[in-house]
Amino acid sequence: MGSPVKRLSIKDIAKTAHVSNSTVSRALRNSPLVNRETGDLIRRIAEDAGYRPSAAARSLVTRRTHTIGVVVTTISDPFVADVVSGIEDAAEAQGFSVFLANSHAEPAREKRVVRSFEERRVDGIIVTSSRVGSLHVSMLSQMEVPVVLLNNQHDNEAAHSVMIDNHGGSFAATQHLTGHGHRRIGYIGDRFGYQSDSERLAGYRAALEAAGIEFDEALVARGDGKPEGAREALGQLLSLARKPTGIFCYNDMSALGVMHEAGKRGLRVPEDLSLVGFDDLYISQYLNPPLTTVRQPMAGMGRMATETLLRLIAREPAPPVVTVRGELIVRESVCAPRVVRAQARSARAGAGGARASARSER
Amino acid sequence: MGSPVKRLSIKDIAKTAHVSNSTVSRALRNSPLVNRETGDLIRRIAEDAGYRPSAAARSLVTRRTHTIGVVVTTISDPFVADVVSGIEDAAEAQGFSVFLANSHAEPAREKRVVRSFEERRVDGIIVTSSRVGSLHVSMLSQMEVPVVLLNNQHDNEAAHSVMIDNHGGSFAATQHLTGHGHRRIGYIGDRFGYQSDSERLAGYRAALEAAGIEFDEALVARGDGKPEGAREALGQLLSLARKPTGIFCYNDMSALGVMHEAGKRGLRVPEDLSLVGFDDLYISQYLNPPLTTVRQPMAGMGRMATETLLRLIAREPAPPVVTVRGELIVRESVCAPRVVRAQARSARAGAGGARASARSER
DNA sequence: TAGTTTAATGCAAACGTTGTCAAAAATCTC
DNA sequence: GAGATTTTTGACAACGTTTGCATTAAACTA
Repeated sequence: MGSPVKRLSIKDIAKTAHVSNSTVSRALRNSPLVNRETGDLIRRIAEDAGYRPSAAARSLVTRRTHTIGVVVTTISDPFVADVVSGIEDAAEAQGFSVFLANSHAEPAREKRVVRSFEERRVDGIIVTSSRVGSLHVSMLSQMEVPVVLLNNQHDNEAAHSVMIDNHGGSFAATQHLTGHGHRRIGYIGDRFGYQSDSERLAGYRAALEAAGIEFDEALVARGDGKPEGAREALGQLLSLARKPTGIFCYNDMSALGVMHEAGKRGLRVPEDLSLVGFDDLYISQYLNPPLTTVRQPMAGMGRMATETLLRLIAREPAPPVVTVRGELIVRESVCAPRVVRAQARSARAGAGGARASARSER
Repeated sequence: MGSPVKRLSIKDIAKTAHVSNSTVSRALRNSPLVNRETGDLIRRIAEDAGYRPSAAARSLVTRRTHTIGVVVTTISDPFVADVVSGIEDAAEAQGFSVFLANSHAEPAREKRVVRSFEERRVDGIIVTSSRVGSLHVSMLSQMEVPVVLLNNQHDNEAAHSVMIDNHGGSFAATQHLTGHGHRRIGYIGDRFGYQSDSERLAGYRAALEAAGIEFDEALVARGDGKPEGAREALGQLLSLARKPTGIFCYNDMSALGVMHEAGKRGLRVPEDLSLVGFDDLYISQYLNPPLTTVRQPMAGMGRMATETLLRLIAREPAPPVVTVRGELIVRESVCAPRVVRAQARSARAGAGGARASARSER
């Protein structure tokens, strides 16, 4: 009760310390220009009074807000959430605060968000996994603040960016499948034709080619990057005369949908259907079976994006595009296809017949 | 190229419109005090010039930043991410921007976050699922801005809050289990002794009692709210002489861990072990089997929290605590325990012998 | 037509900082 | 012990808005 209703200003501190505003200002930022003792006194007074300098007033004169704007399509996507977590950590560590805005991929909302960021004079902007193309780019380039794109879905020469190595990642994922003897491998992509989708598709095709497997258009189905779309896509793939024995999914969420649908149809993963995802979401390790997938260091990428951005803000040089390699995390959603297993079994039976019969004797 | 390096101020607009700053200021905020035509002209000029008023300058005089601070332990938690999504949507809709800060439950970090919010003069603060008790509360109550707590883990008379009805939700969840004939029901909670944990435990006990089942301390195990802790907790429960046939988990993440561990041990859900969770995360519907759980309307709760906060900011009355009821979402992770199924089968065999034999005849 | 409203505009003082410049005080030099 | 430095401080003008008050112009009244 009786809580001080009036915020203190620098003048209040100056008055009780019997010095001028300037001295207080300097003292609080530990300027060497102020006498040690006076400085200590001032700081003590300010601390005791619970004084907090006004960021607004400060940034009005310094023309820096120590603020970054982060635009995401939706924070409800676990991938995005992890990225944002990394961004916030890195920003906070350097004294920057982050404004978070969902665009929900709605142009109108995006426009409002950008306007808001402009009015708030953010020092820089990070855009994550934007689906919007020209809109963003043109609006963003109007602004005179640095922008960094994270896994953006459209080429953009203007802005700096950090991206996952889609091609390499999906190559490794697909190769993992071919390495287990799969020859009919499906790809469940994203129907919106994003850059990451086409790059992953390309990596898939390259791996197929490397294994001497001919690409079959019928084996690529389009989901929506979410479980629901992937379920439909799986249905499509399973209606084929020659069904795939393994599937590489655009992302883990799709793989989740596939697992679910496969279970519903009485298909067992990996015995009946091998599966590889992309992202390595936190939950992927806890699925039944644990999902083999390509890990994207999401928080790390968020941190990298922040670091480039902060560098740009400080007018230091920064790499225009940093590509991070995904890592194949082998778990239990892949095994050799049934035919291959059968062959192996009979081969073993032939070669090690004695052992086999010995065992069956007891 | 040739991008205007200098931000325009209201004066620039005033100059080209041949009016004073005041008139521009008024015109841009559609004040009725300015002549219609002049207003239109000014607005057109401002629009063409791409003028953006400085939020900092404005809030310096209005003493409102139209900004809210959101503190979460970590945005990587899907529950939290959904809540934040709701918060952001509701805030954006009213022209407020949100500062997001992870505390990672570290006192030092929390302290920095609160300080940052103070300096930025946020108009209000939302704290989600805070684990920290006295620290937050005392620091927050120092601030003269309104605070609303969402699913906070400690009682707090000072702040407004929106909470899930933990007792009712877990009562329903447990009752669902007893309704299927389960008598030995485990509870996997959270080892940190949060309020939500004890309330859910209480709901569980109440449902047990309502079903005439004696509470057995040995059947409550403590996880950590994450899959890993739940796996250990399950191990503990399964080492009991009289194992539970069903388990109610503190949250879906714990249920995920239990499902995973159960699978590893060759236990099938729900045939060998029924499972009910709490939260209804997005992924829960896609698990194998789809998880029966208590739904928390996470985004909705975020929106409610924002609405109360905005009301408080506007100095309008707001309910000090809004409790939202969880909804039991029945999916496929629960069935009758083996013994009950066996009884049912023999009962049916006895009562409907004719029908049964008739069917077996054909 | 003069007097009175009413409608539009402008002036200037905030808001709370920072930073330049000048002044004052303390400390060196020789 | 008087200049020359070096520290340390203070005054004051920004920064870009909003807003109370005064002023001017226009439109009514009687």
